[in-house]
Amino acid sequence: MVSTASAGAARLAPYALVKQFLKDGLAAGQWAPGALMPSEAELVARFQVSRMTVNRALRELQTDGLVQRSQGLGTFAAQLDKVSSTLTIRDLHAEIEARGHQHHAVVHLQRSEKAPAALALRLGLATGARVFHTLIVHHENGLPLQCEDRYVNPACAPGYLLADFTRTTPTRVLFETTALWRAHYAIEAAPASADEARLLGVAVGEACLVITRSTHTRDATITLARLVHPGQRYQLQGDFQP
Amino acid sequence: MVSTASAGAARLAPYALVKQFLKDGLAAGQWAPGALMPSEAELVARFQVSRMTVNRALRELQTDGLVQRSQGLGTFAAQLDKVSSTLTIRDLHAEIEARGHQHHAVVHLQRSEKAPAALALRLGLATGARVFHTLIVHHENGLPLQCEDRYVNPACAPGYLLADFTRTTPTRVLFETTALWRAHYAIEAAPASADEARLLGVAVGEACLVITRSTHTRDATITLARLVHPGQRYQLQGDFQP
DNA sequence: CCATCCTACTTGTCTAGACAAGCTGACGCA
DNA sequence: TGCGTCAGCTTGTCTAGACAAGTAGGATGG
Repeated sequence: MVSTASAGAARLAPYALVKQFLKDGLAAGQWAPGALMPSEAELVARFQVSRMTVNRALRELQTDGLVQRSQGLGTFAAQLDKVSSTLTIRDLHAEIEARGHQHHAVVHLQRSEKAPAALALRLGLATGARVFHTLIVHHENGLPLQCEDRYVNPACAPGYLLADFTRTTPTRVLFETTALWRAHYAIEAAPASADEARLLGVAVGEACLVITRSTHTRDATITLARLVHPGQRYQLQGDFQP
Repeated sequence: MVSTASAGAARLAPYALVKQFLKDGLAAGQWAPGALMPSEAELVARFQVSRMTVNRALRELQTDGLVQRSQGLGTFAAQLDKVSSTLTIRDLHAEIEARGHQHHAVVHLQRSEKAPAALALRLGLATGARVFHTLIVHHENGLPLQCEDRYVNPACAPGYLLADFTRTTPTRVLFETTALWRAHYAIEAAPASADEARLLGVAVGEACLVITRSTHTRDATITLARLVHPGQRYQLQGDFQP
């Protein structure tokens, strides 16, 4: 690495230096949204580095959503009126263990069923085809935190029903078997149904955070999952930091 | 651009070609999570391109979260047991208009108040300092969709109270005044309070999706917002596609 | 007046080589 | 046996130059 000889602190690599300079300027409002920013050539002259170095800084700012670039025109400060952030929906088991808490799962259902029409359609199977169905409640330190109702396409994970879900998790089993290609999720609030309330130990109708997730391979739907969390016990959090 | 002479389709740039090759391999399960992937030198030899080109492909796969790299060790297929996706929390006004629907806002409160201790602390102000407070209900095609309860640091947006929030939105006003530096959000489900229920036209205690968001400049907190949505009327959705 | 060409500027990408720095395992020495 | 050294792998980064391609505006010709 180039030794930007500096006394005490964290010597940044040249590309990171350029990036920081631009980020600082943007944070200070030096370039209003939509305004033309310095060209690569200008930055090359100012920082005395090669164009590839400046290009990398700008390209990364672009993927961060902080600037927009277009060939022939230039680099422009982006509109930041939308706050976007990477939301990671992790395996609950891993999340609980990362917090240093104890996780245990209670398996209420683990069997093969005949798929009704609507479900078969969503899984891309024929009506009446067999699907795997699990219903598992995950606890954190003994407190029910998530009710996981999941349907699995047998073609994608033939051995799914053989797993011991008190020791591993459906997500993990599925990822070992099948390569993920595409996923979709929706987050909403819904009242707890009678069954969900019983499993989670809350009142019927209590506000719950519901995540519906479907994952697909290139061609087929692997699984549909409905994850229900008692409202006040679970939060999705995120940060946004340019 | 290098003209990868190809008959019909979308000639990919060499770096994109390498990237696609690796992505396809990952999707096909050719490298299990944690497995060692080809080194830069191997890919250079296989694709007959320079190392910078291969390096760019790998670096982008890393920022996409598909591989993990470490100096001295190599490149490894990432654990994809966490589905992550960029969640964009947009201005509701823009979101509604993007759907081609009609938006209108009802302003229930727009004034300066003395901040109680807890609020002042969260905004980084002295207890009893004045803060701006707005309470606005946003409607989509006449149906209440969001109750926006917002406190603003006067130092960051002195003219905030002068805006006409039936014609613009708080987010827009704030972004024009102040450069964003950092934001934090939390998503949870909560029952509607009596006030919220009245404003949103739902029953008290009905499940609502609540987004709590705070945005900051480098030094100060700009605003705290609590966005309450009637549960079944509003969803956050996202996609994940490597 | 209008269409066309040309030029200057912009970003997009690739190359071949270089040095730095982290990790691992083999080798030699006490 | 135990320990330090070093070679050989890996990624991380920078350079100087090159060509391609998109855009805008001015000059030119009809």
